Amino acid sequence: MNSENSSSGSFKPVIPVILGPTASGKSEAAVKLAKRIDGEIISADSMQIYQEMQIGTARPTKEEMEGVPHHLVGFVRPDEPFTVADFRKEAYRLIDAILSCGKVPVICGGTGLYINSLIYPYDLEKDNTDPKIRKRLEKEAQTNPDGLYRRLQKVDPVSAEKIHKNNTKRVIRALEIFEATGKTKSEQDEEGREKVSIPYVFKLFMPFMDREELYRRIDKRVDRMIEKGLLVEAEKLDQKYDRSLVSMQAIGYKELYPYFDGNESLEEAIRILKRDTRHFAKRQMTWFRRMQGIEPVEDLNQYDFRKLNQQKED
RNA sequence: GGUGACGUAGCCAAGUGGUAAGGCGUAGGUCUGCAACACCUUGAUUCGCCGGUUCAAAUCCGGCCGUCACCU
Repeated sequence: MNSENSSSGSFKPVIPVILGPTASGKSEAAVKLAKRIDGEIISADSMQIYQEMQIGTARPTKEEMEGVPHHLVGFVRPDEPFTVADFRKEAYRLIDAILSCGKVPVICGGTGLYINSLIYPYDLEKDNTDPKIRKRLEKEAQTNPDGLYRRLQKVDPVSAEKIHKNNTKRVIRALEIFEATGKTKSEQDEEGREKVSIPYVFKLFMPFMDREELYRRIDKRVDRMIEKGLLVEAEKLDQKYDRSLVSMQAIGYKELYPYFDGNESLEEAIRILKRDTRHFAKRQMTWFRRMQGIEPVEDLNQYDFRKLNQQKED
C-alpha cells in the first residue's frame, strides 16, 4: 500500500490531505475522517487563519468541528503578516506533535501554495525576503515596469523565462531574492529540490463533483453567509482595519466595500461576490488538477491511517 | 391597422462602402515567503432572413420576419 516507505528504507508516517475548491465539502469530510481515526485537523487555508473573519471565510464553527481539534484556524490578527514559510513551519510542528500523541494529523484546505509547501521540497528555511528592497522595487515598477523585467532577464534568465512580464508582483519577488541573497530565484528553487527531503508520505484526497453542482453550492453558500450575518462581520472589520491588507482583500469582504460606500446595490455586490467565488474555485481546480495521485474522498474509508502509522513500533 | 426606432458571439456593444473594436461571462493555463494574490490564453469565414445595386455591403435600396415605442 505504501511503496515509498518500503523503497526508502526509513519509515515515514502517512498523512491524509483533503483538498479541493471552496464549497466542495472538504471540511465535513475532514471532520468525518478525523472522528473515525482519532485525528486532529490542520487547516491549510490562507484566509481561515484570521481572527474575526469567521463567516466570510467559511471557517468551521464550534458545532461543525464536532469536538475534533482544529489547528491553524482563527489565530492571526487581520493586520498581522503571515506567510507560506510561517505556515509550513507551524504545520510541520503540529504534525509531529499530533503524531507523538498517537493521533493522526489530517490536513484540510484549499490554498494550493500552502499544500505545495508541505508536500514538495520547498526551501523555506532561511529568510530571503527584504521589505526595503521590495518597497524600492515596487516604487520602480510604477514608473518603469519594463525596465524591471529586462533586469530580471539579465540577472536570472531562467526565472524570466517562466514569469510573464506583466506579472509585476512575481518579477519583483524574483529580483528581491537576487538582491537580498546574491543568488537567483531559479538557483534557490533548484537547491531546495536537491536538499530538502519530506519526512512524511502525503496521501491526497479530493471531493469530485461536476462544475454545475459546485457553482450551485457556491451560490447557495453565499446566500447563507449573508443570512448568517456576513454584512455585520464585514462592516465591523472594515471600520477597524485597512482595506489594503491581505486579509481584507479576501473574497467575501472586498466585494462588499462598494456597497458599504453606497456606490453599489447590495444585490449587485452579492452577484459579484458569487462570481468572484466561482472564479476562485476554478483557479483552485486548475491548481489541483496538475497534482498527481489525488484520490476521491470516498476512498478515505479504505485507509486506516492509525494502523499505517503504527508500523513505527516494529 | 398606422407611424417610427431597432435587430452584430451567451450578454452588453463599436463599426454608416474596403474585408467584424472592446467589455462581461464562459473555458483552459501559470504559480517556491502578500497566493481568496498576481498573471496569461480563449470565440463571428460573418452582422435577423431573402433578393438587388457595386470591383467591394454589417454598412446603400426593396421585401419579409421579429422586438420595442407611440398613435388609432
